[in-house]
Amino acid sequence: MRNHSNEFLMNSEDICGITAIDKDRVEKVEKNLPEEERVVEMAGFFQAFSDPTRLKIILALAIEELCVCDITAVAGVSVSAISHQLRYLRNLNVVKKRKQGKMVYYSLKDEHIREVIRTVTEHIHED
Amino acid sequence: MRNHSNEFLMNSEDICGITAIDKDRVEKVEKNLPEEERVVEMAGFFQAFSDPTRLKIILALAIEELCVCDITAVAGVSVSAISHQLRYLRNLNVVKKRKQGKMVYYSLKDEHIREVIRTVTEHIHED
DNA sequence: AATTCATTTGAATGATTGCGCAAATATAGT
DNA sequence: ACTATATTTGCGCAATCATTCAAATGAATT
Repeated sequence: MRNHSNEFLMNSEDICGITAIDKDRVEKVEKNLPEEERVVEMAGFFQAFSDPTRLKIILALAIEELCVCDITAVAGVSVSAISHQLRYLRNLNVVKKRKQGKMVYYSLKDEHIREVIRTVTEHIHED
Repeated sequence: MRNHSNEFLMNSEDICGITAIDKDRVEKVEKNLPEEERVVEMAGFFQAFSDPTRLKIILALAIEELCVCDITAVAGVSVSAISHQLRYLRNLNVVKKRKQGKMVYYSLKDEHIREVIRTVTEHIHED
C-alpha cells in the first residue's frame, strides 16, 4: 500500500510489499485494468452462468418464456432449487418475472445475455 | 426418466415425475437445449471468470503476457494463491504458460477469451 | 554443491454455495 | 371458508472453493 517510488531501475521493483519483475509492464497493465469494484461486478455477472442449473435456466429462457413449473421440468431439479436460483438470477438482473394468476413467468432481462451465450457457445464448439 | 408419452392433452403433463404446465413448450425447449454434458462444460468455462482474482488475472493477460510474479503484483494477492488459480485456468484451457529460465510467463490461450470479455464488458456498461 | 530466487504443490481451514425440507404466501376454484 | 395448486422463503447441511502456510521443485549464480 506504500512506496510506489519512481526509481531509475527498470526491473525488480517492490510494489506494495511484493516483488515485481518488470515494473513498466506491471504499471501499464494496472493502468488499463478496470477498477476493483468493476472487476467484482463483472465476476458476479459471470457467476450467474457458472452453475449448470442456472445456466440451463438461462439457456431455456433464451429460447422461450417459461413458468417456474416448466423451468423445473426442463432443468430436471426440484421446484425449490429452481426458485432459489431464480431469485439469484433476479437479483443479478439476468431474468425478469411476470405474474399471471397462480403462475409466474420468467424471461431474460435483455438481449446482451443472449449475446454472451452466443459468444461462449462458439468458443466452446471449436476446440 | 420415463414416460414421455405423447398424449392428447396440451397442458399439465407429468414429465419425469414433476408436473409440467405447458407440455408443448417444455418439449420445444428441451429439444433446442444443448445436452447435459455440454451445459456442464459451458458452466465450467464461465466459472473461470466468476471469481475476482481469476478474472483480474484474465483481464491482465488480455493486455499483456506476464510472469507469475508480475501477475501477483497486479492482482494484489499472494504468489501461492495466484499459482493455484493459474493451474485452475490452465486446466480449463484459458491460459497457457511459457517457461524462460527461472520464470514462467502466462498468456491467454486464444482470441475467444478476449471476445467474451469484450461482450460482457459492454453488457455491464449499459445499465 | 550450496545459495538464492521463481514457482508449484499438498494439506488445512474458513467461507461460500446449492439444494432439500418444511412452512409460508398467493391465487383460483368449490 | 375450505381446498388445491404454484411459487417463495428461511433454515440447515454437505459439498465446494479460495486462500494460507509450509514444504518441495526447478533453474540460475556463486
